[in-house]
Amino acid sequence: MRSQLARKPDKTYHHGDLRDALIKAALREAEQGGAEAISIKALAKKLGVSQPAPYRHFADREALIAAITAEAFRQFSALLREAMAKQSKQSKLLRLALTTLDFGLRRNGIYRLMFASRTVSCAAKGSELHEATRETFALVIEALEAPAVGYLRERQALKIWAALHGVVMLAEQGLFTGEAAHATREELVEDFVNETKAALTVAIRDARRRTKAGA
Amino acid sequence: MRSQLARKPDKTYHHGDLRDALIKAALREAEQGGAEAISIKALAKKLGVSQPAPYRHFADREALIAAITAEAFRQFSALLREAMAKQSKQSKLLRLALTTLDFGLRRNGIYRLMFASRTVSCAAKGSELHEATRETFALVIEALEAPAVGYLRERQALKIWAALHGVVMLAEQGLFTGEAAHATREELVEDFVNETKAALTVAIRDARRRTKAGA
DNA sequence: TTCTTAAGTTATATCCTATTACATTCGCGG
DNA sequence: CCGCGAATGTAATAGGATATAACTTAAGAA
Repeated sequence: MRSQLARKPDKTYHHGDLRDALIKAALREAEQGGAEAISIKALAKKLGVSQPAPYRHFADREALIAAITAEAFRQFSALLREAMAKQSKQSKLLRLALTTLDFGLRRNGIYRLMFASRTVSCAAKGSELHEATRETFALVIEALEAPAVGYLRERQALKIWAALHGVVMLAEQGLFTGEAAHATREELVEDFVNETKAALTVAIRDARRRTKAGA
Repeated sequence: MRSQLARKPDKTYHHGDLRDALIKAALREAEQGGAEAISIKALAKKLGVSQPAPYRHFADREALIAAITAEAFRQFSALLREAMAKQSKQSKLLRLALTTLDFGLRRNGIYRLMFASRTVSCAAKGSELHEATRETFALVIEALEAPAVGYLRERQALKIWAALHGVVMLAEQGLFTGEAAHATREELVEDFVNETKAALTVAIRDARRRTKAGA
């Protein structure tokens, strides 16, 4: 009944690493069904501990959800970093974009937890979650591979980031399937990426021109 | 205790219009907290009926949520139509865009129900909900005020629609607040709208040129 | 008027969260 | 090596939510 990976033989009173096991198991549950799919009781049973045991590690259900959301952000960030580090003909930005799309669709339950839940929008200003969203956004800025000229980068990062999330959302709604599929998800993502690059190039050139003229 | 708008004096055994009252009340509950904020039991109490009474009108909680989501789509569509019909200096597309942004932020719980929930992404192909998303999308195409040339309109509609949803999402995440607010939500929306118009104009002109050349 | 049926009620089963009080193990200082 | 405190787990239980079953009331048609 106990986790196959449990450190102790089998009949230990203490689980060994219940907190971590809970997060992993809860993430698996949330993968498809989102937060609603997470049941403390069911998780405890699956991990072979008594039903109230999880409460030793998380104050309540919300706390567990917050923890797995934070973990999800770590995994997502790692994926993005990996994609950006990889050598490829594609630009960093495109790799980041396609990775985001893939993550958003393949792990949609978790994706919703991260980007479309009350948990994250209600996160306090300095909280772990709030910081995680900022860090992820910093990766987007990095992927632009553009110099900092005013807030041009930040603005373009906001735009491409918004567009990507929107594509995931519409894809999940089924607006790209059936007879109404007038474009693929990947096509739109590439469009947005190309427009972002073009806009950045133009904007930065103009900004420099103005600076020179003013000097 | 009963609804102030109940048809019958006060002590009627039958509520009069429980189904409708449930939908209205549930929508109010979901306004902020989304689907999780909806409790059949609490609604029944608030409307002055017994706890199982709602089950006469909805098979289960999911059915009630589906019903209020459909109602939300109707309200949203009405808002969009109203905004588009209104005389204004702004373009139809911009009015639709700003109305969407406003709705997405002010009624975010309902917005999530409509665009970021499992309920809608799991809706069957011919279901009321699925149709509602299509109808709403048709309004976006209409707002473009562009002739049908191939699938150019549809493609641009997908792009602006995705972008708008993304802006709502990021706004809700707090990416436009605090010291990191390098652009306002409305600015980005206007940007996207202008880019859409420009792209449409160019694409349609080019398509016609090609047609002429081919003829 | 009666009879059918829609709509509401009470009672109850089941599931889940969460708390309280108690038990076991780990690890560390003496 | 012992023993003690902190961490971690268990059993028992309260409370709230969904959902079903069996019974009751009211409204409208035959």
